[in-house]
Amino acid sequence: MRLSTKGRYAVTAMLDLALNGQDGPVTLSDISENQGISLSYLEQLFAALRAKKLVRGVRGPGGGYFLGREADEISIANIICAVDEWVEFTRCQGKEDCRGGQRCLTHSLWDDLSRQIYEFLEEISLADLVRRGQDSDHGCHKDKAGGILDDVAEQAA
Amino acid sequence: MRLSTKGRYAVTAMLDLALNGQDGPVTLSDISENQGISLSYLEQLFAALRAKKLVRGVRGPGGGYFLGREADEISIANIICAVDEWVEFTRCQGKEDCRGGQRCLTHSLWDDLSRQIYEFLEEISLADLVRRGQDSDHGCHKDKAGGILDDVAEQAA
DNA sequence: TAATTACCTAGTATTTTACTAAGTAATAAT
DNA sequence: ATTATTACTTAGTAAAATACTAGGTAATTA
Repeated sequence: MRLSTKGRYAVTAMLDLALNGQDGPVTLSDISENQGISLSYLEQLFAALRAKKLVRGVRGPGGGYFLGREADEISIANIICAVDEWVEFTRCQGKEDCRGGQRCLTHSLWDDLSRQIYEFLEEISLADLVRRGQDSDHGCHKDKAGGILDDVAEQAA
Repeated sequence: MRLSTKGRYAVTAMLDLALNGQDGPVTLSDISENQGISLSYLEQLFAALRAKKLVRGVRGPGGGYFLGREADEISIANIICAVDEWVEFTRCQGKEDCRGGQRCLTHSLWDDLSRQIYEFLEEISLADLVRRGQDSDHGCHKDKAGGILDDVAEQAA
């Protein structure tokens, strides 16, 4: 698993899309302005998201992007994996001395942990996040007192 | 939260340390050889780990590194945060138009999710991982059939 | 005194990140 | 038809992060 700022941009953009895409498509210009992400960078990200069918583009005036499927059918893991490639298997497949060595053990332990994180993020959908944003008052300039996503955590357990 | 290959190196090295540090300190040369990580890079990582008291160094011949505290008192989140800096609060603190805008909402949703991931990794200790490595047979060249960390997942829930 | 280790600093090649620039292709409105 | 608007594509690039090499100093043991 890999969780970079790039993944954050993607999740943020998808969130914006989920929040504003109810009545008509959302343009990348809008998201760019809303979220402070450069238009061209968004285009790169959305090329990857489109390849994984997470979004659907409509050309021409009045066009923009829709979610590729329902918000509760899109997991955070889906989004992050779409832009982060996720080709990180450092499994020693016979190429190094493995039996008796520590290397393979630690690698496979890491891989297990990594999969665990993945499964955690797989259980959290875009719809879950949107739902929290609707009625919670985690305002901008507040020292919020946590707990907004608590039931997401339970759900992911 | 940020989860890069750098964090993986750190977790891997700490795992090696936990596995081999039972009877005497472990040298960075050993870890370097075991895990295929360059010595100097390890020194960088361990400088950060040392600053957070996650490891303790002993100089001179026969020296090396110990864990800074018990393996079950060191969480994966501790390790990753030590090397990854974790200064990623894109909270819009009054500097941008926030009220009514979507920007702050998505940012705070991301922050909540991020904290959720952190709390997940905080519940998994180095000792948890080591324990799984002892009696499980997730061997090197096997198509392992998952489930090794399942109870870790429950525990973290 | 010599060997061994941690510990420190500087430099660097590679990759990733995030962006600019400059287009082409499709569609809606005029 | 023409124009405007949007998605879509490609190439290039500055800045940062990654992972490493090189060359030290400081502490400790034999």
